[in-house]
Amino acid sequence: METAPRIPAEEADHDISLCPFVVGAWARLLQVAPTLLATVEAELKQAGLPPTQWYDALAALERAPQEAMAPGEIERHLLLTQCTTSRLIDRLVAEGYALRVVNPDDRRRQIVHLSAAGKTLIARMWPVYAAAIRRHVGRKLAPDDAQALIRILEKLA
Amino acid sequence: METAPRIPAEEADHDISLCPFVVGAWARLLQVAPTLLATVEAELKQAGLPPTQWYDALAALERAPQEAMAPGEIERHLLLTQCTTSRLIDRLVAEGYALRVVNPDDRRRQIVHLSAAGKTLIARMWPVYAAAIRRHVGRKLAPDDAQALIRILEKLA
DNA sequence: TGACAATAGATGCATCTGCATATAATTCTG
DNA sequence: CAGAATTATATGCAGATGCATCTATTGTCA
Repeated sequence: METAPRIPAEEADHDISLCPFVVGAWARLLQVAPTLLATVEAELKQAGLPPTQWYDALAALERAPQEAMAPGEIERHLLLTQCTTSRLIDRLVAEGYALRVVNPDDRRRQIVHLSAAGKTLIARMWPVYAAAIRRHVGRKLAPDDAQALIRILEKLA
Repeated sequence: METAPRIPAEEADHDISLCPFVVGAWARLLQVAPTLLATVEAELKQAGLPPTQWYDALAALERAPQEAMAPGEIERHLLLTQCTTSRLIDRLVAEGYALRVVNPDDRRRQIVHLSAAGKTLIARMWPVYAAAIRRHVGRKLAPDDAQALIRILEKLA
């Protein structure tokens, strides 16, 4: 989480073009993002709510047509691996927040539907989640900063 | 990893002050940082090298006085939890990259020393690590962007 | 001094992840 | 149409993490 040591001697040999700002940006990015996430996750847990990943998945379902998506779509949408997605869906289904339905036309395929309980959960999570984002991001950034951050991060994506 | 849905109806009720840029910045941050990290980790693994965390820990040791630190210092330095740090040190010691020495004056305390093999590993990892950072960060950002990113991330820290 | 608090670190357990592979269903091909 | 290739999803296993707790050692204070 700290990376970017005071540039060691060998750096000059191998990476003349790696300027300190780049290393610094890398180090900060990898320090700040997980720290913020952990803070927000802790606030959700504190409120007796599941992790942000559950929210992300359920919210993606909510705004999909029919409030349903194929596992593969969820995977691409949340940028998860296939096996992580499969098991995330397992947990959502086990808790009753989503339903798996096998596509009768192609029985390899499934459609994951948001359940009523899932909609309720989203509604319960969002206020807590949003408050945490506001507290830990919104309050610390000027509006221009937030825009600039988005612009720069999009270059990195 | 996607977060920040198209703002659901209930948002207005609970979080009037949470502007879309803030939510967008949060979402991008949590999308981009892990993706970049995974990419860089993959390049290290590809080169037969251990994860960035090992580099971070060993590099921290390298520039500490005597090339040694207490576990608690490493923990604070890398922003890890106590148990994560303990087991990270286990692995480094098991591979011979570091040594645990019990402090004779207070046998609860240890000092973790960088070994010669550890120094070698740092030197082997840095070129690969730096090249990956340059490729995935340096090349994508204008110099001003990198500075701006640092400045904004520091506000969030 | 002797019991209790505090500190540094380790560890058992449950959970989560990735990797590789397995399973099941469908499509392609000769 | 049989057999191979492809696609969608699941799963066994190993490794890493957090949480809570445990052990060992030292400090405190009556």
